Amino acid sequence: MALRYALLAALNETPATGYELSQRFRTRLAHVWNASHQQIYRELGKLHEEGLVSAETIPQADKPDRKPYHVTDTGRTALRTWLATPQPRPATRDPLLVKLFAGDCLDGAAMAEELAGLRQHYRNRLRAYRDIEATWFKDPATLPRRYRLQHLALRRGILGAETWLRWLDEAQQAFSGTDAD
Amino acid sequence: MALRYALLAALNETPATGYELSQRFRTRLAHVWNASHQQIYRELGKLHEEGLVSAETIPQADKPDRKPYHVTDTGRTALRTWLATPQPRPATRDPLLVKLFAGDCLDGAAMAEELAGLRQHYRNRLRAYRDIEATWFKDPATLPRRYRLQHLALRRGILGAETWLRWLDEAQQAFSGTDAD
DNA sequence: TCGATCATGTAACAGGTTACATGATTTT
DNA sequence: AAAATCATGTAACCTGTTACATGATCGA
Repeated sequence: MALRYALLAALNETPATGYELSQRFRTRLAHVWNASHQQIYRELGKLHEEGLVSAETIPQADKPDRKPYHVTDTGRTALRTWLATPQPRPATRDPLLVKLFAGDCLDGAAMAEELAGLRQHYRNRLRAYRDIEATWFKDPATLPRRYRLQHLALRRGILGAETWLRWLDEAQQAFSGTDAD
Repeated sequence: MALRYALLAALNETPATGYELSQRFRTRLAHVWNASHQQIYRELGKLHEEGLVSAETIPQADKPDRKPYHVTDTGRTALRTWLATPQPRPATRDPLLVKLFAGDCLDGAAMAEELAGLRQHYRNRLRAYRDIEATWFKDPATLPRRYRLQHLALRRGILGAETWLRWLDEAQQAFSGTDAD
């Protein structure tokens, strides 16, 4: 359900083609919602059928046609309605934690390697987020509301990554050395 | 993919019926992996077909039959193989953060209420986790490996909930007062 | 010339949710 | 007497993933 509203929100910010949207999801929205281009095109099709977005096909000489979408009034209303409805928290589903429940079947050395990879992963994310924060949200208090809200989402990404790193400090200690006991 | 290994891990710990498994997923595994009873029965069926688990039906006088499953050797091997394979991080998909991206369409008062609910939610979780920690993992260093690993998963739940509460401190400030600007 | 990126899709499948079904036992 | 919990499922649907398809342009 939420994908369609993520699309509406993104298009409400700026009209865009499917391709441009899929880029935004990969970059600016990566810490918010993930979606592949296939999913995006499919959902855009449905939104179009239902009249929540509309599109003009702009033919281009010697280039494939552009097909930018924008939100209709109906779409904006639907978005507002959804926004006002409290959403349940997403379910927790983490394969890494499943592994920790496997107990004696778990090989310590393999797990130690995986945790090292994880640390790298979250270190990279954290650096990327902090870069964005430093360049775009320098002085949050003076920002217009829109950007303050986006900053809040970014903050969530930052705190999340920091917490994973702190957890890794605990976890790697448990897997360090000779995997004793 | 991971659900089947969560089931194998749970059954490897202790054999159980579908019903008992769905209870464990709701309680002890809630911070690790969520699964409904429908999903569990379906997956158990597949695992049985593929010979990774086996079951005896135990008829009971004046009660519905019990059908406890346990992991076979094939199952245990499959579990070990999966455990040794690094898993990609799950994609981020949070409707709450989507809302923050909707910018000017977002109603501040409604959001403030939702955030208040969230705070309650994570406060409850945190208390529950800490209770479990205090009663079952009093002295982690002396615990056998199995339980140290489960403790690590619980720690992840605790740190996660604490972080949400800290984020809420930042977020609620932004939505407090008269939703100005 | 080869691979990457631009640009838009279709099709099949796997995983997860919602709704429905049934019947006994225990608690309020 | 009604509601919750025990206990086991089926069916339809929605969402997300993987694989495939096509063709142009641009930089190494």
